[in-house]
Amino acid sequence: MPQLQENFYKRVYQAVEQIPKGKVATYGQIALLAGSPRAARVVGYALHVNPSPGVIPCHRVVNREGKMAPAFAFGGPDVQRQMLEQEGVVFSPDGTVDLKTYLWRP
DNA sequence: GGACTGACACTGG
DNA sequence: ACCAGTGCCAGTC
Repeated sequence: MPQLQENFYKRVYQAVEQIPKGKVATYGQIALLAGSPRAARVVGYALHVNPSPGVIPCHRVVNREGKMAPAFAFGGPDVQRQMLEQEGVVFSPDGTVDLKTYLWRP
């Protein structure tokens, strides 16, 4: 389909918005939904430029291990943990999300 | 149009 | 189990 990469960022945002409350998705998952299974980096960048912090739940996006990004930027990893727990996500003692239970599967 | 950058993913030591 | 290096893709200079 036309102009896929031009809408790639938008696709990423759309995919992230589709993540249901109480679930999380990995960058690779979002990249796959966006149309590029290897563009996990681009997904991260897309969220970095996050134009709508109140619409895009970037805190529901974690890396492949269920860990949060090392350079998380809306207050710190602690804030992200609180937000996810507030949505019903339980964190492991390691500070990671249990993908086995909370990974969003479209 | 070419090169550098970057919120990842995967493999090897 | 952890750290380092490499590869991929789209964006920006």
